[in-house]
Amino acid sequence: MKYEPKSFEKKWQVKWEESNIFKTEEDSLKPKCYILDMFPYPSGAGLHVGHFKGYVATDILSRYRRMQGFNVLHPMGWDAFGLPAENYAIKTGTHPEIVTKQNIENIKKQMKDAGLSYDWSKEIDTTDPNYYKWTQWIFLKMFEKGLAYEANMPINWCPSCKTGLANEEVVAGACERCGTLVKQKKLRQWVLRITKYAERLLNDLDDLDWGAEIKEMQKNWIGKSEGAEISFKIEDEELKVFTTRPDTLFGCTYVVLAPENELVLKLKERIENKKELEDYLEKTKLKTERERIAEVKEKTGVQLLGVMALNPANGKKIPVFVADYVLAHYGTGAVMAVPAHDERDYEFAKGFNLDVLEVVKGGDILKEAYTGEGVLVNSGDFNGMESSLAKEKIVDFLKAKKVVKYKLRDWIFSRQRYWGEPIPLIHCPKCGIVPVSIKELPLKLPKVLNYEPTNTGESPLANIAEWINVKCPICNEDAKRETNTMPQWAGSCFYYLRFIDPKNEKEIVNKKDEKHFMPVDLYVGGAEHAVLHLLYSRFWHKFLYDIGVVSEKEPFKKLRNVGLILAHDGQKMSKSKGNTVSSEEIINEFGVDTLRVYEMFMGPFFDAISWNMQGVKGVSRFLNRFWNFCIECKENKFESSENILREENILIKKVEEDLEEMKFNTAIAFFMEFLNFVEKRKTEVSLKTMETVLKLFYPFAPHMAEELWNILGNETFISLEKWPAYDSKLMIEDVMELIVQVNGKVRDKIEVNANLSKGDLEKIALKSEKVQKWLKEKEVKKIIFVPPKLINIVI
RNA sequence: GCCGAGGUGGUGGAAUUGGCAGACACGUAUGCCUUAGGAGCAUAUGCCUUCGGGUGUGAGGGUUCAAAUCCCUCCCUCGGCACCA
Repeated sequence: MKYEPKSFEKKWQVKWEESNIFKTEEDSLKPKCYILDMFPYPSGAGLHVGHFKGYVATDILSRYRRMQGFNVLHPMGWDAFGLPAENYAIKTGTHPEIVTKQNIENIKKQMKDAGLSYDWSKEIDTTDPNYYKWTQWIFLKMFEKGLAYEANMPINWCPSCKTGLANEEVVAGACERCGTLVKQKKLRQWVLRITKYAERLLNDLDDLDWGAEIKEMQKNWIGKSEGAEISFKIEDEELKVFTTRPDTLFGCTYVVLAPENELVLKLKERIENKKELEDYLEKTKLKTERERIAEVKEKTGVQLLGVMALNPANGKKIPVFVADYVLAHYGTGAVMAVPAHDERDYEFAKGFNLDVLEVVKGGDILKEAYTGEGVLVNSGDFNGMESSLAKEKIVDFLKAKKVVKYKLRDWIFSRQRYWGEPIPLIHCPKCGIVPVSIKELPLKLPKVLNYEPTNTGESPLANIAEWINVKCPICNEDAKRETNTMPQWAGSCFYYLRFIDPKNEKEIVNKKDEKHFMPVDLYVGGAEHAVLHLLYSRFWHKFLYDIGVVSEKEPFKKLRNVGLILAHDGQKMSKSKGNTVSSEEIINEFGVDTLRVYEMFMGPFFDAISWNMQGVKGVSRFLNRFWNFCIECKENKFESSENILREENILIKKVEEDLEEMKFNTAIAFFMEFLNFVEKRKTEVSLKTMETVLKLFYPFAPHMAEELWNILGNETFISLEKWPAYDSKLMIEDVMELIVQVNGKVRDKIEVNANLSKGDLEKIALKSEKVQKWLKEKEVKKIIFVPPKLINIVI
């Protein structure tokens, strides 16, 4: 009987589905385990082999946990709002809903063909009104609590996607989606007050079992700085600056305002060089974010002639500048410049020939700015003090305020596009902004004729009079609906909750099941969402915690990032490059189990590794050998020897340990080693041993395992078998190899009885001919014994 | 520039509580089988070698009986952030 995966893989997929064996149990007494994949955007291109890597890993772990007796929740759904479907609609006139449905069907089939053990009864789709009713509900709750606010401000605008973007969606000055350079555009916006949660989003990272890279990225993104707010007098006006180095205040030889700082306008009227200032302001306004970044090396600015600021530490008069190296949106939009101890101020001061006054010892300020700590000089009463202490003392002396600042900015939440959740608000000329009544949710996305975004910064919804024009829910006068939609990230902020209770019409999730299944025990997906989805969903979750909807502070207890599968050429796989490998192709030629085992064997799960067709063949060869060996075992009916039982128990232990750490590659290597070992000792392997190994291998190659289990004479599903337990007593060796080193170098390996004492082993080691050769005429200084089997003779 | 991850054969990688470096696989070579092989099986495979051995985990130094693993200095690759005061 040959290994022909095509002849049975589909059969088992159908049987699994018919028997509902992957369905999460309701009101189960078993311990729960929630294993979640980042749900995909149902793109028209479908899935290629790279997409499966993470899904296979969570599938393996889900099957493993089920065998261990857990009630596993392992669902799948669709993050289906977004631009590709909408752009396709613009091109073809097909409604995004229709395209989305088709794409979902296609990808779902691909997933089913891959034998992934999802509980499909839990399936969700973020574009389903029954789903986005809850997205809108959460938004209204945020609105109610003052966390959603309207603002008219310059934001990042993608000229290609014709929509505003969140800060997190701008990568190196370009749109995260399409790579077009972003422009600044002043727009009326809905903004979510994520900054209110900055401190909690930062602190709660500590308790999460996430990879170091993602935690660091979030930390840096939130960007907490502790410092002080210090007041300077500029004539009769007050200028507030934020600094993390109040200890350097005596070294402040000028102050700088951002061009956008309000005080600039106030001072403009009384300075001598008004024209020069106006030219500069005009020039900076025209610069894009990108140009500002490119000009980091050359710092420009204008001194406000005729006004001076007062350094509050020593009462000295210092010049005032406007320069675009100071950012308007951070701190107070102004800085106290300490050229001796800040690189940027140093550069600016050099360019404008300003005083550089050393106040902290430790560097050579003739060469460069010294940004480290040290002892204060030129600082009046504070001379001789350590800067760490001076920070406190100078703040006290000024009676200034200690403050904390974050780089994190509020979340620009509205999009000027069609295919997203409508924001459920109404603009009433009398009553202002009025929320749609919760009873009216979902506020459905209306049908439009034209999906094309406008250039005016309004969504296509603005053109549908019958939808826009409503009566105000409060005063019943004529009013208009909000026409912006929500960003793509909205629907994924809480989907993990909806999986628990997808059909509930009364609440997002019922309390009992939420308590039972949350938090997610393992969350697997790509690292590209580090500061997008993963930050946004933590924010929403904390909000839901505050209003009592959820009982845990954090949604994802453990997060692991799947490493990319690169194309053969080391490039990222993409349809446009034409270097993708289709999963259908691999499944057709080698079977699903080969695809699964190969993807897990390629290398460490978390690393990016190139696809290699030779490697696929190697795995296919191994599965063939495994199959053949199993069939032979059935025919032969031997009893397992002690040696085999030992290897069997060691295998159980090793596979279990590696699965816990997601070290799939080494787990599979152990199976290969085991097979290499037993193939030489065929007559010592029992059917029982083989069945145990089959259970261990089942999560990796479930189709093959089911088929072999059946061939070995079992009527039941191997899927429903218990995970084997190992017996440490059976793992003890009676013979071992003694390693003998001389001065740390291996000189002999001797087969010895494992029960010998240290003294006996030393005698054997010294007697060895090979070792004797090295000991000739030398004095043995010391013998070091490292249990259980290494001896180092020092001469 | 700052932060993070990493650097091991021809290749993917194993070994991280300091204790046999190179598991497992790919590739390659030789042989067997075959009408044939992009099939299967067997053996070998870090490098150098005068066949005694020497040497070897990015480079250099240190600690130790013993270092891929710990410490110091430096280099390189990848990812993120990027005038955040």
